[in-house]
Amino acid sequence: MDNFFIGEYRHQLDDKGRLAVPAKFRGNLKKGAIVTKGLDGCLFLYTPAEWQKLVDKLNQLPVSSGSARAFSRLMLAGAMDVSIDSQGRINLPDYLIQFAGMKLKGKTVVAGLMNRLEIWDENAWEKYKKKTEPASEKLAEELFI
Amino acid sequence: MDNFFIGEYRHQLDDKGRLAVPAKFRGNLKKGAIVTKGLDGCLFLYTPAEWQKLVDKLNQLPVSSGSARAFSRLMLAGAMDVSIDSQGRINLPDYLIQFAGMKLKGKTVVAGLMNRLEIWDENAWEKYKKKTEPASEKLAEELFI
DNA sequence: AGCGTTGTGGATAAAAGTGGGGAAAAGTGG
DNA sequence: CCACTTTTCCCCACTTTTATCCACAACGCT
Repeated sequence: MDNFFIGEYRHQLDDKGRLAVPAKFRGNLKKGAIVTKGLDGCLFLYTPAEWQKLVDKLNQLPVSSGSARAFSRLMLAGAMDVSIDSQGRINLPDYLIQFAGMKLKGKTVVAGLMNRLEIWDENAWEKYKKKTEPASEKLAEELFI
Repeated sequence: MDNFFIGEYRHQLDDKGRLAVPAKFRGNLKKGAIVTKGLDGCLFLYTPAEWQKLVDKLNQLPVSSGSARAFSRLMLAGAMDVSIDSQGRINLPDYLIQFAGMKLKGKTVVAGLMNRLEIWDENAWEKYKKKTEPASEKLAEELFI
């Protein structure tokens, strides 16, 4: 019942596009969730409250500019609100499955990053880790952690 | 039902110019809707209330400005009010179908962008995304701080 | 070991999307 | 003004997709 998400979980996407949400996180998502296109090829999942914060930021962008429209289309049209079924799963639409390079019946990684969950294709996740983890010491220095 | 639109849906325009509205959005459109020529080659669809807001803005533009007149003509003369039939479809007039480069019996994309829906020819949508998504992701990095 | 929880798969019922026919309305020409 | 053609609208029927429910295997805990 914590107020934030941490940890890494591995689950399988079934042939109907359903994905089990780790049981630990379900308490925070009873009111549903919003999944959208994330960065580095993964999906972001937010609670309704966190999503609203993001939308507020979007609304501050100038509507007249072409790049702002493009960005809104990525974030808003890319989003989908999902609900958790009686077995604790969410149903991902095809276009998000494709965006994240996931496959039906394929393995996925669900990762908690405090105010959001990330959903990755397992291969993409491993690849990303391999690429970035060796450099983590250097990254830490840059970020003054 | 929520009073905003998000998500991406694919539907087919039939040979009578009819287009299914995603079921999720119908609740907000029981009082009808206004479809008009949009930007970047798509159509905009508004609820009556949102349309009124837009008209108010357009009325505040100076009549003396040529570009303001041109934009008003695009949005106002291009507009058509539509209603949802018992099967949840709207009927698009020919001139809007042509404007958006759609074909009868062709695939279309309906995208939710909070206060409006956008209607795209599928090919045009894919092309647009391909062109703009990389740049949009850079913008996203700045916003996700 | 027994029990409850979690993750996964599948069957069945309900809803959504699509296509088409016919009545009503609108448009056209004598 | 009337007859005819064309278009639009409304309703019904079919197919596909989605949602809901149920079953079971794997796991961990006491």
